[in-house]
Amino acid sequence: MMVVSTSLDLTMAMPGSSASGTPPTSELLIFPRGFDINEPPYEDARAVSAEEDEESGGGGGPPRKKLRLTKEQARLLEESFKENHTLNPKQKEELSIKLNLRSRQVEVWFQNRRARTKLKQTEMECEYLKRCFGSLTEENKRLQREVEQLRALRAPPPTVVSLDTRVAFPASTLTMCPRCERVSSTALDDNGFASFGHYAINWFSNSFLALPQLPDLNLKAEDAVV
DNA sequence: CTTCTAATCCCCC
DNA sequence: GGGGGATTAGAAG
Repeated sequence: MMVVSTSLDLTMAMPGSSASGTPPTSELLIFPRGFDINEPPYEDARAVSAEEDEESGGGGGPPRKKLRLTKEQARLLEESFKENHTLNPKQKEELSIKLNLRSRQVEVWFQNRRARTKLKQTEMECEYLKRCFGSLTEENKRLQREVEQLRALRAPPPTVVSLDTRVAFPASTLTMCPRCERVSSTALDDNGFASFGHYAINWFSNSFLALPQLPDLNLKAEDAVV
């Protein structure tokens, strides 16, 4: 059935659509709800759907108005989409003729298909990143516990003994020579002391010296040697 | 001007 | 309520 149609590119906007698309009341009275003036210039895709879709029954009465594409149309569109996610104008035209749809419908179908594919991918990516975050958080906790355990092995902390006063105090307070204000090279003397000349660092245990440098995942300001 | 994306509407199941 | 066809605005080329 050929539909007598003008090629007016007008749309019967639905009530409640975006501001610019809200139609005057008269239009609502003239056209039934669901009417789209952008019908194909050839056969109505919806009528075609009703004819081709065997599930629609094909009984008596007027064919039910249907927005859905037919299974065959959807299948061919999917097939085409698999090959290419975008269409050039020629492909679009060919496909629209093949499917008996307006090229605009084909175009819109591809646009929506791309958008929804991307949405799905984004959702999957989001789930994946959530799982990564969870496992990395666990790993971080585990490593922090490990760091704490290794730090505990350091106790008592290394001390520095003043050769002048013989007073011992924590090494962390003495990374710099208070007299000459130079950082120690930690060269050990005969007694196993790192010497500033007048100060010596007592590196209590060989096991401490053997400790590898640990990555400090949560280095705090107070941990930093000033 | 054409085509695309993003946002949104809204019919239909 | 969700899927999916359609519209709109605005960006990009």
